[in-house]
Amino acid sequence: MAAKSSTSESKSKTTAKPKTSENYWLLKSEEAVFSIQDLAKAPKKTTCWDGVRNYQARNFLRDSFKLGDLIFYYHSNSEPSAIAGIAEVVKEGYPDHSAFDPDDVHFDPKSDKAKPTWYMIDVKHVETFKKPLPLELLRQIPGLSEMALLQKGSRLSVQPVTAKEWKIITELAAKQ
DNA sequence: GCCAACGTTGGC
DNA sequence: GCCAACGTTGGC
Repeated sequence: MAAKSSTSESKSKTTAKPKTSENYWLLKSEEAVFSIQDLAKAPKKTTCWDGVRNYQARNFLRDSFKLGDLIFYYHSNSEPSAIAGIAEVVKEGYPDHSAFDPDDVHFDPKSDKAKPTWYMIDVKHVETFKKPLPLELLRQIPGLSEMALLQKGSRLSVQPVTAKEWKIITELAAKQ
């Protein structure tokens, strides 16, 4: 995904929610646009993930991201492109207001406030890896050959990650 | 509903 | 900056 702009609106509630299942995800952001360092510096270390304008990604954000789900924060279009750390879901899918703002780069005149086309979530910084894990490194790990991020032509900015992939990558990050 | 044209993503 | 891969749009 590309341009993040605004900061969070979420009221952080610290009530522990029972977790039925924990999902894992990967979100892409261009390092130059909104990096994991930017997220760590944001108020409450939280931002709303606005600007996603792809239906498949929208469906994930609206329907499948659950409180407490963990997210790999991926720097796309970067030197090098890499998984830079971890964030978590602190607010589940809600309408993306940037679609209603004519001055926003992500304005979408076709999105109706009564029936919004686009959704976003709030994410909070959890951890910045000491060393980011570049694509080139990830490609060398046999257990990751099926990972969505590594598939040819994969452009989706919101991707599910399997528990197995999550384990491999977090262990790799711990070793760095 | 097909598909060409166009726009975007993102690795290299 | 190039360009392959993909998504969207709109004419028919």
